[in-house]
Amino acid sequence: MTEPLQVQLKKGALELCVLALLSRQDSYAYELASVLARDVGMGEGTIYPLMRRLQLDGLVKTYLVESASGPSRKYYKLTPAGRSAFATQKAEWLDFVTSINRALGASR
Amino acid sequence: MTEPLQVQLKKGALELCVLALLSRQDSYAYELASVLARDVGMGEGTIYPLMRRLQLDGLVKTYLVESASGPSRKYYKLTPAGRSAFATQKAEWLDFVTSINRALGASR
DNA sequence: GCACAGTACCTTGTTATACAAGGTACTGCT
DNA sequence: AGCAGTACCTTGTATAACAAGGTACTGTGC
Repeated sequence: MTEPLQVQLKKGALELCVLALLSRQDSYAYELASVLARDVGMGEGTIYPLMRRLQLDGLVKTYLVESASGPSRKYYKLTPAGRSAFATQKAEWLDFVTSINRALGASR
Repeated sequence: MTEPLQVQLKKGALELCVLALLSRQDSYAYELASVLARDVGMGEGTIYPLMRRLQLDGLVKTYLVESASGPSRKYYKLTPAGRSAFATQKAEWLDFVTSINRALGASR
């Protein structure tokens, strides 16, 4: 059970994290979920609706890769629109954090 | 009309901002709304449900002050629980920002 | 061959917060 | 009297995170 405040804070930020991870390397949902569960405490079931949204928004495209074991994996790759969205959202995130920190009276 | 991403990012963060402002000085809702509209782009109508929540949660208490002009103003003051919540939420915010920035591969 | 754990995928209803529309009411100015 | 600014407030909508519940495959141990 994650903290109520953490759940709210993550809204909007998880998409940015996914775009960041995919900007470095293509990945499949389960792997993304594991990384984000570890790094930012995201619930593992959260990834599938999120990836579906990104796909519907045209920010990612998918392809299948045979797995050494188990079923084939559904990989995600950023589209040009996805790369653009990543740049835009990153700038908005940095602006946002700066605004909130200033409101908190913190200079970090 | 504020950006969709900005709306999501603000979830959870506005309460923290209010607690921060009130930790410095008591204030009334309209004034808080003006400050937060300017500093973090919060919609002005957002403040009243937010202050109501804080009051119901026991984080603030209210008192009326005569205005030099116009109706009397409803001032808000942090309770001990409010001060505690502020400290806790600030720590959680800083942790959160650090986690997200690390996931973004940013070192700020 | 069966049971189990791990991997990998997915949908859906619930929850909580920001928004903004719509509203009341007072004062000072024109 | 009308208007703008100040100051208050409620409520329904929109959105994203959650997590419960589910399917299915492989490898391992018994």
